[in-house]
Order: sequence, then C-alpha cells, then structure tokens
Amino acid sequence: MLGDQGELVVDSQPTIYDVAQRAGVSIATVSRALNSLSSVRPATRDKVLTAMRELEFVPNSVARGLSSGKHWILGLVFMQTAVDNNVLAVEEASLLYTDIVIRGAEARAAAHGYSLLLCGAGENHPAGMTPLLNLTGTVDGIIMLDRVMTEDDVADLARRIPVVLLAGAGESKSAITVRVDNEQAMRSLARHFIDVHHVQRVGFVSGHEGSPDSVAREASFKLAIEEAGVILADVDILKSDWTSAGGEGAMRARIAMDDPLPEVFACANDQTAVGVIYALHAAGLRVPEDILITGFDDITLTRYFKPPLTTIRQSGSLLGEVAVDALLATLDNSELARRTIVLPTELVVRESCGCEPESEPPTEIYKMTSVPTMVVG
Amino acid sequence: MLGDQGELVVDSQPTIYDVAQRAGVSIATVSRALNSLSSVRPATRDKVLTAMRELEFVPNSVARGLSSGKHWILGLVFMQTAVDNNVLAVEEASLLYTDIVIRGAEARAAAHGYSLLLCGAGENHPAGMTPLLNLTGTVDGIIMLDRVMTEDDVADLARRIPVVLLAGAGESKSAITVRVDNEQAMRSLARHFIDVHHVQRVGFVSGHEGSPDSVAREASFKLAIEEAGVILADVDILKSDWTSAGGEGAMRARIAMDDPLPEVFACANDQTAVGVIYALHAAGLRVPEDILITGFDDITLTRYFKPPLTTIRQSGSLLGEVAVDALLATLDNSELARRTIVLPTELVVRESCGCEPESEPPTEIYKMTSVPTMVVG
DNA sequence: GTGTATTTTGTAAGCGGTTACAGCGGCAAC
DNA sequence: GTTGCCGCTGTAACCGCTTACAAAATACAC
Repeated sequence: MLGDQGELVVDSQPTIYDVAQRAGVSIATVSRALNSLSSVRPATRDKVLTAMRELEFVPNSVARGLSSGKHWILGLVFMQTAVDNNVLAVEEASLLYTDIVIRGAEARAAAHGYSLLLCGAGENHPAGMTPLLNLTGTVDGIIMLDRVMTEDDVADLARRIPVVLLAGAGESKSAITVRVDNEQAMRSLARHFIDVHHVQRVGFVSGHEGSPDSVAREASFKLAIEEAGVILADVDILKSDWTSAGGEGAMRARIAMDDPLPEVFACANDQTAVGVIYALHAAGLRVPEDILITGFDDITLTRYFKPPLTTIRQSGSLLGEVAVDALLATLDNSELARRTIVLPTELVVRESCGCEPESEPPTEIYKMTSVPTMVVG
Repeated sequence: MLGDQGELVVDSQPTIYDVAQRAGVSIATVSRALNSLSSVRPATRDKVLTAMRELEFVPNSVARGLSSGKHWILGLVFMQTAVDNNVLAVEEASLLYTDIVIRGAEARAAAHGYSLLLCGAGENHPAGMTPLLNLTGTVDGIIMLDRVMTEDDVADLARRIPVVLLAGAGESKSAITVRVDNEQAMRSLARHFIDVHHVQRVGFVSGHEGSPDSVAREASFKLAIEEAGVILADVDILKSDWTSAGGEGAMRARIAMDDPLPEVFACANDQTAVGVIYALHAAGLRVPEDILITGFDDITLTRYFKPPLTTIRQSGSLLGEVAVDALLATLDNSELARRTIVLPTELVVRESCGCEPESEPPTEIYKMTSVPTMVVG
C-alpha cells in the first residue's frame, strides 16, 4: 500500500499466536482448526474461526512449508536465451510453444492447489546450477523444459528433489521423462511427402542448435527419408534457431547458394516455416506451387496463414499437464513412477504441402483424437 | 531420483548443523560464512566452506525466508481463462502478448536474483482471493497482469504486500500502476486513418469483455475518432476476446448483417486482426484494397503475414521489466514509489492499412525509439 | 459414584536458518 | 601485570507453523 508520500506501508500480519490469544485457546488448537486434521470440538473450532476472521488471519505458507516439508509449489525451469540490450531476443526466441506448455502446467498445477515457480536457465546464465539448487528447499518438485543441463547435472538435482524432464528423445535414468513422439511424427511426415507427393529430394530446417527436440526431429526425419531411398543432402539441412527470423535468414542464405532447391523443406517448428515461406516469397518462389513447406507444433496463428501450414500437431498444454501429473504422482507415490511417457502427435495436412484446401475452418474446436499417453519402460 | 523399482528416492539434505559439526564451529559461524556479513576469520571461513563443499550443502531458502523475511520471489498474477475439457482455451486465449510480458518480468527478476511465482486467477477461479492471499508469506511483492480483481480487493492485498498493477488505464490509490499509453496509441492510429487515408467511417474490434486494455483502447479510439467528426457506429464496434477465432467469428457475423462495412477496422490486438482478415478473405474481400485492418501489439509473427499488419508497437518485455523494476524499487525503498508509469507506444505502418510496402525486412532488430518511461502523478 | 476408554486440548520440541547479545582471547597502552 | 578495547565466535531466542506426547476433559460402563 502506498502512503500519502508514496512510501511503502505494509501492515504486519497476524499469526496463529494472535488468533490463539483472541480465541482463548492454544496455538496447537488453532493449527488443528486450520487444517481440520485431528478433532476439534465444534464450539472450539467456531471460536477459532471467528477469531481468524476478525483478525483477517492468513496462514504463512513459508512457515507451514518449513515445518511440514510441503510447499505446494512446483518449479518450472525453462531455457532463457540471451538477454542483453536486445529486447527482441526475449520477444521472439522460442516463444509460443514453450509458453503454451507453461500455461498447461500452470493450469494443471493450480487445479491441484500448486503454484508454479518460474526459473529461467540457459547457456548464458552465469550462476550455473546454483539458482536451481536453491529451489530445492522451496519447491516440491521440478519440471525441466527443454533439457537445460547435462544428464549428470540432472542426476545431481534429482538426488535432491523429484524431477520431470521434458525431453526431445530417449529417457533418463534419474528422472521421469515426458516427451512428444518426434519419431512417429517425422516418419508420418516423410511418408506423406513420399507416398502422396512423390518427392525425390527433401530438406530440413532445424531449431536451435543442440535443442533435444530439434535434434530428435532431424534425426528421425533423416532416418525415415533415407530408409525410403529419398535424398536428404547435407546442403539441404539448414541450421536455424526456432524463430521466424532464423528461418528466413537460413532460407535466404540457402537461396543465395544458387544450388537447386529440394522439392520440400520440413521445418522444426511453425515459426521457422513462416520465416522460410517469407524468404521464398521474397525470392519470387511460390508455396506450394514451386516448393513445399511444413511446420511442427500447429500453433494457432499459423492456421490463418496463406498458405495454411501443413504441420504436426502436438498439444503443448497437454504436455505441461502430463508433466505436472507425472510429478504429482511421484510426490504422492500413489503409483510407481512411470519413467517415460510419450505423447502422440498427428499430421495435419493443409495447403503448404501442396494438398487441397481443407474445408474445416480454423475456428473448429479441436480434440486430440488419439489416446493421450503411452508409457515406455 | 528413481530407484530400481521406479520408486522415489530423495536424499535428505544437510543443514547448517551438519556443516557446523563437520567444521567444528557453531551454526552462527556457518551462517556468517554463508552470508559474509560480519567478520569471520579467513581460516575459519575456509574450514566452513570446505565442510559445505564436502557435504554438498545448499542453504534452505524457505528457512532463510522465514527467519529473514526476505524470499527473493515475486508473485505474478495473470488472468487464466476457463480451463475445462477444452484444451484450446489454454492454447489460444490471450496468449503471446501476456507471455512476452511474463518473459520480460522473469528475465529482469532473475537479473536481480529473484524468481517468479506464477499464479493464474480469474473469473472462473472458484477459490477467489484465497490463493493470492496465501502468496503473502511466500513472495516479496506481487505483479498483477490485466486487472484480475476489483480496486477494493487490490487495496486489501496491497495492505499486506507491495503490489504493482499492469492496468489498461488510469491509476490506483493503493498500488503502483504500470501501463502502456493506450490513449496516445489510439489517437495516433485515428489520426493516421483520417489524415493519410481520409476515411469517413471506421470500426473497432474489441478484446475480451471488460479487459482494461480493451476498454481503454476502445474508449480512446472512439474519443479520437469522434473529435475528428468521423463516424464510429455502434454496429461497427464488434465484440471479440483477444483471439484470432474470436476476431474471425465477429467479422463473419458482421459481414452476415449485410450492412455496408466501414472503411477500416482497428482491432484491439494483432491476433484479432489476423482472424478478422481471414474472415474478410473468406468473404471475398481484399485487405487493404477493399477494407483496411490494423492490429495492436506488433507481435513478431504477424510481420510475416500477407498483408503485413499495420499495428501499434508496444514492448511487452519492457512492460514486464519495468513492472519488476518498480516493484523492486518499492521493496528497497530506494526512492519514493512512483505511483504511475506510462510506457510509450509507436505506430508501425505496414501494408494492411493501405500504405506502401516498407522496405525494412522483418528481421531487422528493433529498439524502442522513445524514452521508455514517463511518470505520471 | 468410581474406573476406564476416548476425545479434546495444551506443552514443547522441532523445521533450518538469522541475529542480538555475551564471552573469550589477544594486543596495545598504562 | 593490570586494564581496556577489539575482533571473532558461541549461546540462545526467534521467524510462524506442525505435531508427538502428555494432560485434561468428557463419555461410557459398571
């Protein structure tokens, strides 16, 4: 609250001691009335609750946490890319999809009475693991988006606190892993190119270097493509960084090489595809008439693009929700931890791959059709 | 960590008592060595630090917080729209912009050693203010995105803990207010329509009902337009909800009315504009040849749209950063609280309003040109 | 009414740190 | 050799709550 001089004025908060005194009982009784664990006589409870109301008492959750060991907070660690003077880095970098995951996680956590503690980490983070370790006493468990640390560091952390990893591929020895089925996704995309569009030569535009999802998508795509005997030349594997600007730059550079382009580029995410298409248009090439482009994620906005983007649908919010569920299940020990959970994806065919316009308007409400979880190991 | 049976295994953490014992000193000395506040003899400090390292000691931040009253956590409350079985609600609703603000806030908070505690709230939140009040003991201050509660409730909260409000307009008696200059923004947009495009009749597509930013933008636009003697008919004020789908639906409905359309629709945000343009295209209308459309926010993706969106640029990350700065300044009491901070906006003219294509490629790195803060009151 | 089982309530010891205050040893000044 | 001061360290209280254990109050059987 601001005082007349604009200075900070904050009332000191009543404690259970104040409540106990006012209600004429002991603090233990107040605590019991608060938590309705053991039995408190109705008349006593009423006295206590009245006192609480009169004092506008709010229990101090930190003290509670210290004493009970339960904090009702989950940590969510995500990759924070360089933040210097360049505002744009934050504005653009790997936005959208990560944020949807965060929203999903927050919603699910809130539904179970938990809050989410956000913690950016990443290459440029000078503090290293320290801020993460400090979470140890604050949160009940940690969700790690996009592997921000080595397996060893994860193991280190996991010895102190339950960890759920949102990884690109594989599984972890020390933590629960939740991921999307990149393999199946890229395989279905490759099959579509080959079976429906009969392509002979394909390209790929990656996400941020080293990002697990990007690595997994590239590897799976390559595998599926080469199994079918179609060409994926090194020159057609473009390095980008999950952003539209990155995609645009990569494609401009590729066009400038004056080497014939492949018939299709699969992009590691939708934003990249948008940038790639922009660069192609700028060079006078049409999509899909001259070259086919696909994305990954199926973010809402790109459904409104011209041409509407063919992409792989994955549910980011579901990913976040499942991660929270997995973490909470571990905390409750309600069941033995499922070590690896793989979520399905779905090929969404629109026009950017050269297929016919679909009649479905983009407003249609979508439900994931497949069973949402598949458990491995 | 997962055991052989997949069960949860978490080592118990060493405390300062363990460290003290191992180093052969008292816990007070350990605490001093940890905080390097008062003087500890170098030899003693070394003993302590060695013991810490050997035990892999990490201080428990909750205990620290309880004892010191300082938590190094800021709460960030945002509007969480209905989350039922419909995944889409999360995926689409008012995404993007809010998330950028959150990112900006997180980055700035992290730079000062703080973490961000996310807390969704909103109409459908059954618990009312309770979860927010519970933050009281956990966080050092609260940032509230998009007014989620009444002024009275804010005042209630602000008596307990410092609050920064990210509001659409005006200022608050009880809390610091940070907002964007919606008035100036809509005025410059109106002037552009009138002075450059000589429009006679305009329309507006709102954001979510009751949202402060939407209300402020509509009111400011209306004011500026009517001052100039241009027509803004009620039938041309469309209700939407910040989403592309909402914009599309609103415009479809408007077109179906078979009432002549105004020459231009200003949309409350970029996503809405994207949906509106989609609906117009679907009806065979061209933008900007047949009708002009503008957005608000200047989110990255829409720079890649056809036609590129004329919009109002505001820096979401800056908003988040400034909110954090304002909160921290209050906490430090380093200066008297500045009650209201208004951030500038900037009209970005692209093609959707009928202006010539700009040569600037969308990759260009952008810096806010104006002075970032303006203080009122 | 007494004796015992069963609630209900209070006392006090943590949870893991911070910090006021007192105690201790060493050194310079007398 | 005292005395006084100072820098370092230890003791113990406290932050606000939970909870084991004991004590008190009530219920029930006889």
